[in-house]
Amino acid sequence: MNFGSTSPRPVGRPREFDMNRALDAAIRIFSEKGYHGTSIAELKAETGLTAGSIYKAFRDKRDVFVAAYDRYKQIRADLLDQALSSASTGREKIARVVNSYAMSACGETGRRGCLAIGAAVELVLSDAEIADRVGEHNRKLVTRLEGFIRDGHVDGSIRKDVDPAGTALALFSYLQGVRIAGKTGELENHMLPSAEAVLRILD
Amino acid sequence: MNFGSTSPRPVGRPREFDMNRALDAAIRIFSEKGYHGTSIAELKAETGLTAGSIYKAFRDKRDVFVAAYDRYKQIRADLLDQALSSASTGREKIARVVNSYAMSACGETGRRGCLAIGAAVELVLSDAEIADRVGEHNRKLVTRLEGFIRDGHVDGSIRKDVDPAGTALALFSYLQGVRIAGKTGELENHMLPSAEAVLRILD
DNA sequence: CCTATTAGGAAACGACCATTTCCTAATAGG
DNA sequence: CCTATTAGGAAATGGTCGTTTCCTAATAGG
Repeated sequence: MNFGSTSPRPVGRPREFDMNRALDAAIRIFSEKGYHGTSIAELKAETGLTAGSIYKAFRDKRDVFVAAYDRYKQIRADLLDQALSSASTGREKIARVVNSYAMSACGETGRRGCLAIGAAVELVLSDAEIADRVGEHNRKLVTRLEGFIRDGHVDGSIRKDVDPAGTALALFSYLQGVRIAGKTGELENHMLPSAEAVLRILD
Repeated sequence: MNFGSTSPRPVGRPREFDMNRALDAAIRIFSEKGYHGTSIAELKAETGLTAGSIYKAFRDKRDVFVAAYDRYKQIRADLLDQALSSASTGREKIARVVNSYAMSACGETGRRGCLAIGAAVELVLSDAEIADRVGEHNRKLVTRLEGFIRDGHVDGSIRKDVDPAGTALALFSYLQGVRIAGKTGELENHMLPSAEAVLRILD
């Protein structure tokens, strides 16, 4: 028995590939092609794995997607926390979030798009578990934005008559939408001005 | 020869199904399942057509999608024009657009999602022609919003220091994003307040 | 060194995919 | 009434899909 020790060594032949690298590859290909648009063959090509390795590590294609999705959310959350680290007022926090998303909507990252949005668009109606995941993450972000607004109410950086719930969802919608705007790239020059503009919501 | 007459009768056996009804069905199934997630079998079931009829009327699955997309855009444009018909000031026009999208993000329509957003997310990177279509439509809407802002500058309903380009893209992003928020349905109660809130951009 | 266990990898598998074929039905023109 | 033309529809087609099988390789424990 393993009495609480943190599994000092796994049994059997050790895994040769780096799981996070593989998931990063999966994030890339799923983001670009979508879930249904990505074949196992493409997954093999992008990750460098063989079917054997993939199906030893994951139950099925959906399981690969869920793992990639979870890692994606974690990476994005880390990025957001980093952007937020030096913000003090509620208004500043929201400005950081908004600018972070607007910048993610530019360049290659913008063109590739957001894996979470792809999951929402493609899978929410057909996969209840993924729908729960997406819904929970959305709710969390909205709640966080709402908290920042209330912070602003307290620290005086946001007017008291700004409705937290409605404004939080408005900001959330902007964040999602700017990633869609970034898919085509044509509007790229106006991304940062749009981030500037949307902050007027708080005035 | 047909000297400019508006094709008084087509040659051969007449089509038995209603093209617009069929495209409405295609819009439904493509919106729900996405392009790659929808099989011809599902298309047959939803439209009531057989493979023969489909492939007589369309070159391939992609061609069905493009036709459905075009009809979808036209339907949505009509709906928007209707919402705009009784608006006078620039601010009012924007309010109508924003509310129209927020309402579309609710209920079954909201859950089903926007076909244009689905196309953007799923196909823009892999299909240049669809990318052009989506990009052009996006640009058109942004330009229209920008025009409404300038209208507001003229009629006094929108402050002159509201930047038309940046604000137009911010509003456009909100419109797209609110449709994504509508996919999960949990945030439905706050859709209309969010529309109210985003209009603060214009103050 | 032997056994148990897990990973890597090529080939094979059945299922389903988009599309085509081939036949029949319905219309118009002559 | 015959021919040309197009639509409807069932069945068949080849290809690709996700997944499994089966074998070998690498590790740990005894």
